[in-house]
Amino acid sequence: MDTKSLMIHTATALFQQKGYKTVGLNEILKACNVTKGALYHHFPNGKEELLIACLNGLKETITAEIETIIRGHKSTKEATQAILDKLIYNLETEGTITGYTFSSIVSEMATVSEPVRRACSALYENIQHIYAAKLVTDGFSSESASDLALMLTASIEGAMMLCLTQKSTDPLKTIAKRLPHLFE
Amino acid sequence: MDTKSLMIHTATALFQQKGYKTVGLNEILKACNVTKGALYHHFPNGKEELLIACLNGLKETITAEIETIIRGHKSTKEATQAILDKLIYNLETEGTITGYTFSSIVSEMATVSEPVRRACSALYENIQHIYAAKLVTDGFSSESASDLALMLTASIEGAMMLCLTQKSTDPLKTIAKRLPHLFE
DNA sequence: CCTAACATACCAACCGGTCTGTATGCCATG
DNA sequence: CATGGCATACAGACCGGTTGGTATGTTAGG
Repeated sequence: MDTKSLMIHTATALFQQKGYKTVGLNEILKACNVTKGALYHHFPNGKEELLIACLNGLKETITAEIETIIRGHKSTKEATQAILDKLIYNLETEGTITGYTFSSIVSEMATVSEPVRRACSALYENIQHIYAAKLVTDGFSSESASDLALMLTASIEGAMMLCLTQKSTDPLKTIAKRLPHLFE
Repeated sequence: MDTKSLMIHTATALFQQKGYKTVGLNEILKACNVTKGALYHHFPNGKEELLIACLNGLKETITAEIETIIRGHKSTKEATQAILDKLIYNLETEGTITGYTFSSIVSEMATVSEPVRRACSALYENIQHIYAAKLVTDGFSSESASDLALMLTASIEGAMMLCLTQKSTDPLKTIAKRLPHLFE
């Protein structure tokens, strides 16, 4: 992998796990064996530019993954279960957040940096758009489809946060039990 | 107000708005016109001890507020609407998070500090317990009551995060439209 | 030989935390 | 009732370490 992608890849993981401020440049640099010169060569505006690059990268990844899962199931209901299963699996094996969530970044940066806020917003919008599209093919009106899509993202993201505090995957499992009722 | 309470009060607001790492001790100190000596007199273990004091204070406040709202409405359905209304009102008037949410702290600290994680966990547990109790009086079984309580906290917390990224109260409003369906 | 891609030494600013100093109030004793 | 002693509640200078960021040097490929 080229240096730039390597940096984005490593930084993304660290940011998701520990948040933006908590992770120092030196920590990122050491983790991927790259020097400061290289970082500032590829990201002249430093740490925040790297973060935005991470968020954009995340957008590609998440969009792709969710889309393939969704395409592989006949209705949003089944697809949601599959997505939650994957989230739970990731959390149980890796022990940290790896997947479709980046709450740590949102909550500490949204009020502080406008460019970062916009990048996060675009990401969420994307996810909701995918859900909404599938819900429309399920037969929902476009209005209730986008409402439900928001409801989905919100509860998943919230459950993720509860999992973090409880050090358990139970919240996601509970959500998995209750979300299907939304589609009836 | 005495110095200690003043510090907790000020720090709570700052932590909720900007997160833990983002807010420096000097910023807090300046905001409430208190010196470092005073801080380390009341909180010998420094910043993290202050944060935990904030979370415990938040627990009292949130518990009390939610409980009075819940007591003032006949079912969980109505109470939830009232709570969301208040959340929306706060967000619109203050422009920042003030209320029942502390996602910023959770997501950046849960994986880093065990005492902080426990404090956050206790807080969420408390909230869910209040919801669940009301749901039981509504006629739900204790199992589905606690499931629904989790669902409530998760989706509200998630919607809050979406509000933050969108700089809008729409996500909370959408949630308000959809949550009632859960109770049927 | 020139430019992209680094490497490395360095920097000021800031961080959380500690240190010593001091004003003030209480309280027991002579 | 004055006084010494001691604890509480600060104030503010100071500290080492780390932060993000920069400036300059080196190297390899076209």
